[in-house]
Amino acid sequence: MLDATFEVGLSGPGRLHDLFVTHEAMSPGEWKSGGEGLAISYGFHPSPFGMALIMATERGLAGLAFDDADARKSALADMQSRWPKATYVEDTARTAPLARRIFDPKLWRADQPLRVVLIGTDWEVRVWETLLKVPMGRLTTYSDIAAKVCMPAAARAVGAAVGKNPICFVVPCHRVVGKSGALTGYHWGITRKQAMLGWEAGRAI
DNA sequence: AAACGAGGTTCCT
DNA sequence: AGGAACCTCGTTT
Repeated sequence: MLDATFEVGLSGPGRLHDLFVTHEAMSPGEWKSGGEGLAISYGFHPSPFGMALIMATERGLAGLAFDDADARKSALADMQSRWPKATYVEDTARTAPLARRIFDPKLWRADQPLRVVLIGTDWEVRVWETLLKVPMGRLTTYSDIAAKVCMPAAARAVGAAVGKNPICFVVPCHRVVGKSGALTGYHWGITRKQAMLGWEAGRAI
């Protein structure tokens, strides 16, 4: 166990409404190489940003990827390449409630946080944890995150780690931009990043 | 506006 | 070990 589970999310007067998450980390020591022994249920669900692929383990939400409605296999292939030895079972009944909660702000509740499990290297997990603290509707930069994890020169390494975030949207990698303010890159397409930021801006209190 | 090198980490060979 | 790739950055053409 890398660290204690703790609550992330902001609420109250003057703060933005946000998706509440409890997370735990699964570092490489805990899953055998390639994700062997990891049982993953998945399902495809419509979302405001296109068809979403949701992946869940016993310990919580482990992955969220996007795909265009007619090409489901690329998102699944992307996810399967991350943990090639895990077993994958389509179980839409199990992932549907997750999809509903994640994309409907009316269902975001501090007293019922979403369980999330971060599966990655220690460095990646550190970066993703920092990402979880970026509030809804706010932006940060790659170098900010580097500074927060005490490696001010590691902006590029942060970019690499952010890019490997398996749970996009829930771990808000779309809120990270270049220092100049440019929407640098996005694994699932800059257009989608822009759509997410616009969607959030429209929901800011 | 585009090209360049340094930068930290990971994943190949 | 060595090299390339990556959702970067600051400086230089």
